[in-house]
Amino acid sequence: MEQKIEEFLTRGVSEVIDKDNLKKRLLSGERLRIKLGIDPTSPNLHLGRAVTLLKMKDLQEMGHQIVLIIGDFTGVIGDTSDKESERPMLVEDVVEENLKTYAKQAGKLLDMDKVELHRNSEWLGKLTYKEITRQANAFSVAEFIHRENIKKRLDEGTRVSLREVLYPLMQGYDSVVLKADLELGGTDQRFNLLAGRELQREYGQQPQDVMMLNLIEGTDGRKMSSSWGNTINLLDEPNTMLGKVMSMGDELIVKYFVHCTRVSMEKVSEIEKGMEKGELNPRDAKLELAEEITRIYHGEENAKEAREYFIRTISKKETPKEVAEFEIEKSEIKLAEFLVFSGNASSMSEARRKIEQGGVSVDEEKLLDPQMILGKDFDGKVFKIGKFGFAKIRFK
RNA sequence: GGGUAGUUGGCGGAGUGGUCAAUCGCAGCUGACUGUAAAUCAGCCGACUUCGGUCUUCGGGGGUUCGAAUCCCUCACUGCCCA
Repeated sequence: MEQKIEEFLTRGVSEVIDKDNLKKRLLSGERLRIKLGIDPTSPNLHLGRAVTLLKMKDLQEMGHQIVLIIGDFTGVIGDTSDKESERPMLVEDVVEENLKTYAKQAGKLLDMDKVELHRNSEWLGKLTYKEITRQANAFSVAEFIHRENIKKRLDEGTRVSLREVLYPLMQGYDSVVLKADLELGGTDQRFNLLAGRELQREYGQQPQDVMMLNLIEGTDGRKMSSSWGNTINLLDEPNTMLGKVMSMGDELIVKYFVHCTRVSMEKVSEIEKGMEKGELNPRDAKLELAEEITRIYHGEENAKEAREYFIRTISKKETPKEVAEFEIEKSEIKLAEFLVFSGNASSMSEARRKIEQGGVSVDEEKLLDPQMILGKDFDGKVFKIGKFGFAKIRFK
């Protein structure tokens, strides 16, 4: 048990405050209340969030109480950058919708029956100015503007709204209401997490411990973020999920093993050494990683299938067993039109480009003329389009 | 309240009367190569096209001009500085 806790306290962890206290409490057998806040602005949870969720899962398995907060209030207030936001009422609907999908996604890792679920509008919406002032008094302006990301923005001359300054108060007050013992979050959440401690003190509670987890890079090596479009989403289909993992740089393999799986640390360091010595092909390590990650969200069988699909179709460049069929109403169709029709090109221009660049082939033979007319003699043929597109044509 | 700068393609960011469908970087796409949907290299990267061209884009609207992302007016939004 002690060893397990030690791993829990270090694996993927950037910093714990206060570590000694947390360790003591975890060992004591006490049932802790673990808080995790989720911002409902985007409907998809990605693997970056899963780093934290996996930690929650560990805690849940150790018997602690998970308290999930949907930040619907903060969500409705909205992001300053989000100028075109719908009216609050509408946003509330969206939040409602997102909330459901969140529960579903979190359920892939957590036993939701045992999770306490809240929305922070339950209490934040009722706060009075008087109360907010009391909270705001717990912090100084200097503290705020010296936060790394705020300071950076101020230096760059980008706008920082007063509302943003209030954010940590809201998040911190959540901890007060829920009497959190431990809160988890990314390293970027440092200030907000610590605000919880500050406010709990202000309200006469024992301050929560705080665990900060490393942020992971997305498929392109930059920080994983919805706005970059480099995320691996928990709801991605098995083939997509496995493929996205395969498409990331080799240097992320170990980090992902550590943060996004629960493959034992011994095994992870074996893999790391194997790659360093050149005994283990990074491709194989990555494939194993990809399968493991896919397994977590889609189960053993789907993960295996996705792996096989990858090997067959991508590595060996074979045509997959099952190819989506597209039925043509007319007796013939232009090649470029077929690409658009089958969803393999978003416009005729793009279709032409793909064809002219040699991206389309049938029976190993490249088709280079976008104007080419496909007639009934192509009935049942499988087109390979680009790196991983396949489409079978059918005529009525 | 005063001053000042700005609003460009998915993002960042050039361009300041024609040669601008708009340099470049990122992301994306295609190909080559490869131990990988990694890396590297090359090309592409608004839409439509009978491949000759055509059409719609540079915050919104109006105007000047043979011609505007570039000049003028106006509206909207935003940054920064001073108070």
